[in-house]
Amino acid sequence: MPQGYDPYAFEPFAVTVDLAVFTVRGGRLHVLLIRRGQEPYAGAWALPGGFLLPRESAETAARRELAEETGLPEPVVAGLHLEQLRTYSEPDRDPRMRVVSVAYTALVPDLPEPAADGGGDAEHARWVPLDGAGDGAGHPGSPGSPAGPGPRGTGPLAFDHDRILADARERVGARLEYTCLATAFCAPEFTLGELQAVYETVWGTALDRPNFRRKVLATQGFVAQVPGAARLTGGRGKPAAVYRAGPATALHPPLLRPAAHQRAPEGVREQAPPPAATPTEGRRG
Amino acid sequence: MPQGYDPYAFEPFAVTVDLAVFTVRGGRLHVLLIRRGQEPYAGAWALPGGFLLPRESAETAARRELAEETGLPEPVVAGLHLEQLRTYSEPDRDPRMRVVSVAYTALVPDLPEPAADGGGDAEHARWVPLDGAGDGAGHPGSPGSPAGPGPRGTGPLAFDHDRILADARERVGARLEYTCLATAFCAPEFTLGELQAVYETVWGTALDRPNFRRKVLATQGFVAQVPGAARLTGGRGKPAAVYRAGPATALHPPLLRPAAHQRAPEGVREQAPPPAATPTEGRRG
DNA sequence: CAAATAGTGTCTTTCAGACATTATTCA
DNA sequence: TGAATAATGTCTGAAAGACACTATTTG
Repeated sequence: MPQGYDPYAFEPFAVTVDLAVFTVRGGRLHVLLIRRGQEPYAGAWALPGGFLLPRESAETAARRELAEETGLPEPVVAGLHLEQLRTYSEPDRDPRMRVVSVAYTALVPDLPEPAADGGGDAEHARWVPLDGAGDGAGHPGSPGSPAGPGPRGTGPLAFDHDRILADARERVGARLEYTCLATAFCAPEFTLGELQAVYETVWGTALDRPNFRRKVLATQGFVAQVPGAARLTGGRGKPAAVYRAGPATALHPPLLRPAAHQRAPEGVREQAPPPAATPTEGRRG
Repeated sequence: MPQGYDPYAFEPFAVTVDLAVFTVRGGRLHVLLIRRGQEPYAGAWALPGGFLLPRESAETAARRELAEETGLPEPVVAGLHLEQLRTYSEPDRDPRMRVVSVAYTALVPDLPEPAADGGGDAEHARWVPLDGAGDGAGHPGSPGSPAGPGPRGTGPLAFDHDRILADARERVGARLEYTCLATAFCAPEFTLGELQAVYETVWGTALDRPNFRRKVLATQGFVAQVPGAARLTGGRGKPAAVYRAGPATALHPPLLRPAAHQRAPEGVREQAPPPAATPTEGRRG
């Protein structure tokens, strides 16, 4: 806080927001990335973000950026889960000037495809899958990536975004343990199997279905069943009951990850087979 | 992140750090505050803090401020627990100009008295007790304070510091559940009774001693006994064994607060109405 | 001795993990 | 029918809460 100093005696800072936007899609955790068109880091992938406008708070700016990058209508974006992660302020994190960035984490359901994908501009947002490892335990169904830091096949991200992404990912995993916000990854109506898949995907571990059910249903206000509704999930099998997110926000007691979770000091990856050095998922070029 | 904009086309921001420094003293949680000497908020109490120097990260600045305000020697400050809380960036949080502040939480043992207390300058740091309430349950041994927001008898803090302090306090309580850092409130050597008192003071609830012991000792690496050492704590009674903090940082499984604790996940503000009292506590003017 | 504090033992309830079993749908 | 998925029930062991009891010190 200013207290007797002349603020203008100090170097001015640029203040930005960076967004780590996650979704669960096809049994993999994805993050929204943009391709940089200019130096520095031209051609590299980066987290979406941008400057604060003169009378904007960081949260307002983050939500504005989120709307721009996802192409979703304003009211939808207003309901998305957005949470401040932390602020990155190392002096040389941007080679051009002093930039302090407030990072946010957003959790969104599996959207069709970001609107930016259709455009042809240099900076368009794309969902990029993250490798299954990265949170300690091995993934049940999907192989990891041989790539170094960052998502599959993107190479290192621009600036310190690999670090931000790693922090965000760790945070998301931890938040699932103590809060109800796994539902933020789901559509408004979802089945317990889908909710369980969110946990399994983010944590990279398989969960026992009966026990998961028991735990979720025992937590008051976590989910509320939609009466009469049922959905056939895998083409076969018994249709699943449909639920909506309840009013609760915290999980008491928490739903802890199975294995004792040792925060790995970055760079812990697992073997695996995936080819593809460049992201091939979206249909545009 | 800057990506194709001209940074100088945007308004410059001032960037500061604010510190919520806590200690446990005499069965009460205390926070380090300074008295403001100038407008705005002249005469009001505020969290210590200051501007980032041109080539300083926020963490470096926070540690520098911490050293300045506590008057502790550099190597001691280097070992103190310091953790980023979050960033506050509302456009009008400082009436003079646009100031974005990165808030930090620090936990320190019961130091003799901040060096700044001896000085006669307008801004000197003081330990101010917080009222027993504020985290839900009632305090066991100490009476609550009639004051509204903020610490006892200080009146509302300057700027948005009441909000920052409330967020910091909530964070500290939560961190005790999932991490080992209750030891940060203790001297290098401490007894389990002292460690338990930290939990009881921060949470405002009484804990069962045998169960607390069992839990702490069962957590690998939380504490390590100092062989042969013993300390008489209350003038009477059996001398207590002496422990040091162990290498562990996380608590698996967590040590949860007894009462169901309603947590609001970030972004939920509660700004309370200020009852306006003038600071009457300390001995200085 | 009583008072005060530290430390141990044990009982009971609750809850998480494991897993067997039934139910419902499609091919 | 069998495969696939959802849902229920049950057993067991670990951990939490409650609390009785022992140990060691001062006055």
